[in-house]
Order: sequence, then C-alpha cells, then structure tokens
Amino acid sequence: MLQVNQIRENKEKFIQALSKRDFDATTIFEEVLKTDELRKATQAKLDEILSQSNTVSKEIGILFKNGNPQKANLLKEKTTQLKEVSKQLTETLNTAEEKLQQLLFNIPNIPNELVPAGTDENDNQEVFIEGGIPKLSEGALPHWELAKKYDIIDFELGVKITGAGFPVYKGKGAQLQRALISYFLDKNTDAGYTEYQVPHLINEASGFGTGQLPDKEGQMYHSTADDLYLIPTAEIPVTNLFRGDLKAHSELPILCTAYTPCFRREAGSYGAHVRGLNRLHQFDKVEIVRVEKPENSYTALTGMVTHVKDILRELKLPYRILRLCGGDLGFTAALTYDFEVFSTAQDRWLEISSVSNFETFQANRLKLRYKDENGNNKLAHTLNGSSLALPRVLAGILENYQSPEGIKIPEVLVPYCGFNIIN
RNA sequence: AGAGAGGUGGCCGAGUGGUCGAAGGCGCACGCCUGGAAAGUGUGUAUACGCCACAAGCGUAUCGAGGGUUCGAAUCCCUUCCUCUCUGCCA
Repeated sequence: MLQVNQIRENKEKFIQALSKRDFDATTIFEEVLKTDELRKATQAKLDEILSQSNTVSKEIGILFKNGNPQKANLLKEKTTQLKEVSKQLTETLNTAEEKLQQLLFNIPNIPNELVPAGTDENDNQEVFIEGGIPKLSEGALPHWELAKKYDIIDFELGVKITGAGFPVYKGKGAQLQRALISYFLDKNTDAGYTEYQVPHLINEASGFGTGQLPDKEGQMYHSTADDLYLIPTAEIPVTNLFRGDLKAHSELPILCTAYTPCFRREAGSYGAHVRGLNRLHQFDKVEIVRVEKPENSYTALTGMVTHVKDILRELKLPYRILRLCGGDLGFTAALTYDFEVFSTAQDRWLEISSVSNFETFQANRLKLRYKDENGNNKLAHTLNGSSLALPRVLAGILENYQSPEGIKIPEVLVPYCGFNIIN
C-alpha cells in the first residue's frame, strides 16, 4: 500500500512508473488526493469541536463540584449541540478514511526504475544465464514419465486422495524431497537466516498484511468454518511475524527462513503447461524473508539473488535469471528477479524462485516500522524469495540428471539422501 | 466443547465516573557522583493523525476491538476477539 504523502510528492513520477505496468494512475491519484484533503479538513474541524466539548465538560465538572448546578445545566445544552456536529463529522471522516483505504488497496506498488516496460512474460529481461543446456541421450523423458518409470511420484494416487495437482511422493522420491528441504534450509541458515516453523493457516489480517488480500482472494484455499486461509507461500506467516512491530534500528536486518507446504487453487490453469510437477495445488517451498532498512534493501536483494545462484550452481542445474517487466511484476513488488531452471526434456524454462523487494509497500500495511538513528519512526523494507521451490527443482534434477543407468543424484544432495542414484 | 478468571504504556502493576496518557516499580537514555564500575541520585522516556517548517509548540484520538449510556468512561452497559485455569476430547 502506497502512502498518501508519497503520492502527493511524487505524483507525476509515480504515474510515469506505473505506466510500466500498463496501469494508468492519473484518475485514481486525483481521487486519493481529493479524498485525503477531505479527510484532513474534516479531522481538523472535528478536533476543534471535540476540543471545545472537552473544555466545556471540564467546566461542568468544576461547577458541579462547587455547587452551581444551574450554570452547569446551561452548559450541558451547549455540549448537546457540539455532540450533534461531531457525530456528523465523525461519519464524514470515517467514510473518507474507508474510501481512501479502498483506493490505496487498488494501487499496485511503484516499479523500480530498473523494471522494463512490458505487458507479459515475453518482455522480461534475461539478466544472467548459467549452466549450459545439457545434451540428453536419445529417448530422454520428461519428468512425469521418469517419475512413473522409477515409481517415485504417483499423480493418480493423489487424485484418489484429493484431486489433480496433489501428487504423492514415494520411496526415493519422498526421500529426495526431504533431502532437498534439509539442504535448502541448511544453505539458508549457513547464510545467516534464522529457521522458523510457522502456521500453515493464516487469518484475514495476515493476508491483508502482505497484500494477498484482497488482491488474490480467489487464489487461496479458504476454510470458511474458521475463516482461515491455507498459505500459498510462507511469505505470509513469516512476514506477518513482524506485523505492528516498531523495531530498534539495531534489530535490523532480520533474516528468516522457513519450510512450508504451499497451497494454491490455480483457478484457470490448464493444458500441457500444468503437467506433472509444473503446476500443483500443493507443493513444498523453502522461503527466505528479510526486513531491512530502506538504504540497505537493494543490497539485500542482490545478496539474495547471489545466494540463490550459489545453490543452483551447487546443484549444477542450468538456469537463468529474469528481471520481470512491469506487466509480469506482482502487485506488491517493486523489483523482482525470477529464477528459471531449464527443463531439458520439455525444452522450456520453469520458474523455481522469485526474489523481490517490496520496499515499504507491505510494511505500510503491516505497520512494520523501526526507529532510525535519529529517533524517527520509519517504515522498514521487506523482501522475500524462494530458496527454493521444490517441485520444479525436482523436475529439473530428474530431467537433467537422467541417464541410461538411472537418475543420478547431484553430489551435494548425496549426504542428505543417503543414495546416489534412482534406478 | 462446558465452567470460571482476565485483557492497562517496552515489561510488571495500580487505578470502579471528572483535572488520568494514566500512580509506583523495572527497563532504557542522558547527566551528576566514582580513579573506573556497581550502588546512589537527578531529568527524561508511547503511538497515530491534524495545524506547523516532517522544529518548538498546540489540538485530537488511543487502557484488546467495535458500539452504547453520560455534560464527562480505563472505570458502567452491550457485542466481539483473544489469553489463562479447571473439566471434556485428542496427536
């Protein structure tokens, strides 16, 4: 959520920047500023009335105490009038505040100047590529066939239990999943992130805090009996750990990592692109989250990108990094780098990590602030990234490490798995 | 799920209708004291919004949240959320 003051001060600049998202903010900004003016003017009037009312009430108290009830009763009439006026003003104020909030909820974050203009994924900028595309032997299979061949993931069984998009991992498949989770968590904690285990269901306030609500309501599974949502990402519970906090500047930065399953309804997805592990309703992910001082947040973002790079290098997977264009950038992000692993057998790139800086967009909703060196309260910056999402990494491993003998396990994972080949 | 108790500032804790943003203590900050430290001592120490120069200052709101009674509410009433204890159920 943007701050009104920022909009007021940077109106033209913001309109320009938002045009990269193909979002025309001209009208809504006018509405915001107008509504805020009304809000301020109303509050000023209301405060004045309340001030008078407070003064009179005190006088009445004193008059009663001094045994002058006639005079006191006279003053009572005055407060009755003031009350009428204040009631109306309060209504106006509430209406204005609600409207302002609604308007602000509907404005996406301002893209960083590095964000390229563009409408969809085709306009994303490739900023880095590494690993080289391996030449697979004759008859190389896509991961869903490998999964079947070696009996490590059963999609049909998942259908029986729940439905499409809920795979069952078994045997070495399940062990490899567990190995990946441990490996990722170890890499993250080694890099200074503190490991958390968090709830997998969140309340409404948490959803609003990080911006999934109201924007992505339909994408989350909703447990209506208790009005809780299944998390689509650990970002929500982890970032909300700090909702409403006022941190000392010495407490920043804060680095967290958490493994959680993620649940996404993926309404509207269909076709070949959702086959196998490409797109699931339930999947596992290890997330990293940071709370930073504004002046450090972009250095932190770079650090996170480097961190994910290191992991993919160790896994020896072919990958590339994209800088998302305005049209592909998430509602809450100011700058996002996507990592994609090459699915050799499918001959396409699969997103495995998304690393973003949200600047103050989430912090403003979360009321996550810190006291800076001068004692001023400021909104912190929040960032997060996948480090990493499991299914597509698994798909990448299965496809890129397949051989006539079986699927070789990346060296770094062997100690975690306890085996070096799936055959 | 049933019965009871309770939610006050960074923390503990007082306060049952008036001058209470809130005693006291702890913590913290700065000063004094000290060779240095501890102890002692003095002062200060919430947040949001508004006016204003994002200064000083002033105003308003905030004692879980929302509503009500009243000239006036942390204090009374209603609703709601949460926590704790006991009972029940259960990994």
